[in-house]
Amino acid sequence: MTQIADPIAARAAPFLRIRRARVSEAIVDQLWHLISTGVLKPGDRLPSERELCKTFGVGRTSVREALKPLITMGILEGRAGSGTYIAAETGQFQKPLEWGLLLDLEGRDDLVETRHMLETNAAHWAAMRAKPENLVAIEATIHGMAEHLNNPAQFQAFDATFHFEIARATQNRILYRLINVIRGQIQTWIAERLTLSPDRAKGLARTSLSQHQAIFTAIKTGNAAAAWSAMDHHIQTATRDLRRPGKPPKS
Amino acid sequence: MTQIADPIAARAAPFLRIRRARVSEAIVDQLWHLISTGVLKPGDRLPSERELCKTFGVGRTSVREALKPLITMGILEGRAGSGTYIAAETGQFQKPLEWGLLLDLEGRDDLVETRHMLETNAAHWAAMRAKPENLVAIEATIHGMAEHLNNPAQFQAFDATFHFEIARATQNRILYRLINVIRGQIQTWIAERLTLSPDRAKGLARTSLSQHQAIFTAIKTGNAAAAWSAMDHHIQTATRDLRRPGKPPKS
DNA sequence: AGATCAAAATTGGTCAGACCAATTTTAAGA
DNA sequence: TCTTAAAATTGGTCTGACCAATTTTGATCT
Repeated sequence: MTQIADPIAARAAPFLRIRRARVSEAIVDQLWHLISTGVLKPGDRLPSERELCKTFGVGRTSVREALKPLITMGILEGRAGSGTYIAAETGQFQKPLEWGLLLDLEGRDDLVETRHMLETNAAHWAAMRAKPENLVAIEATIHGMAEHLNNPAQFQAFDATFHFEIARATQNRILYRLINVIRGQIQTWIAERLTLSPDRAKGLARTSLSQHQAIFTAIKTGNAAAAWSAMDHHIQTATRDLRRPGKPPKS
Repeated sequence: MTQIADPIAARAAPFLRIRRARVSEAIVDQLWHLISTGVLKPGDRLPSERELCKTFGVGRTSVREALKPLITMGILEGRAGSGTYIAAETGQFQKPLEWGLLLDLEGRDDLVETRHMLETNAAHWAAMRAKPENLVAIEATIHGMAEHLNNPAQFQAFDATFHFEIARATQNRILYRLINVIRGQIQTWIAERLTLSPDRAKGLARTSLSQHQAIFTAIKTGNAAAAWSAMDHHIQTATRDLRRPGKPPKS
């Protein structure tokens, strides 16, 4: 009577994995289900741990061990003295993605290559599906870049936003999240590069700006193929600047 | 005397982030670092929890709360009576990816679209970079499919493996993991579909097999563009079968 | 000595109770 | 009514205990 019956085990499908239910795991499943189905929305407050204990009929340890992973991954947020809340959606999916994608990656080639795929496709879809507000947001970042050609840090911030806005314009949330996390990782190298050679940065910024403008024009006019090509060119250029000298680009 | 002195706070560096160190968080960081830098390799056994307590000078609760997220995400594996081990790499990054990608997704269009992008690109790169052993593995799954045209479950299993092997042949681990998780999700619908209309399944299987063969041929001959197209056609066909009747495919 | 098997020790999983610190709520006081 | 201090609530951590699975040990038998 200590263990919880596993509902999955009830399915009579043949050769089911013998899933011994760990208590905390069952709780995680329940919470995950409640969150993913939208019953619990961002900002909502969960019952206190001590209440959940009584609700589930388990010890506080088990409740905590169920909440802990969700907290660590940024899906929940624990505030001492206040309660546990569903985290705001603000890019809080970053951490689990980082853990899943970036763990145990020795090289950065995979990252660069994947980024190329994601961003070019994003441009393609953005051209087909960008809404007026998306276009406004993208254009704003271009103006931002133009006004900060001499300020690498500022320029880079607008640059990053430019790509995020394109990702958002695809209306594809998976793509958006993926670009977010991968670009976040690459951003580190970009920052390094600019810091190491601040002189070059200015020249690069001007080139970069014109490429961004080309991408935006293609998206604005709904020319998906052109958007793809423009982004392709941009990423290849940017990547070439990131790579160590002498390393030829792929493909 | 109950609390531990924070060694980080001892560093006299100026303006150090005021790290209100949550104990378990610090432990997670340490373990993460050890794992990601390869000091701890898959299969390795960590010291027992009670040992870690003494090592870190914290209570067992904190150690457990640090291990728990890593266990839940499949990075560690706890075996009662034996110890805690670094999980084998076998696609165990699935869960954090699922959590990051699939949480809060109401529709499946994003999933289908993203899958199309991932798989077509995978075919492209597989054609360029597949090693002999990759080709052998892929071909084996085709034989498997051919031998189980009348067994939907078996056929589908080989079908899935076919796509996984192509993903592996890209030599891009990020792509591999992404395809793993997204396909895993879509697989559910595929299974549903086949269960609902077992008669149709047989016809679909034959079509599917020939498409798979076309993809394999393109990859084997190193024809990246043809591989892309063949996969594109295959995914579009498969997707059309999944979609509700009347819904036209995208682009 | 080598194989067998049961007892003992080890280990992760869970429970229970306690204390701390941050926070919220409540109530008293001006 | 507003301020403020006390009380209650809540997440974070510690300690100690027990269970069940597993490993190790050691005695027994061949």
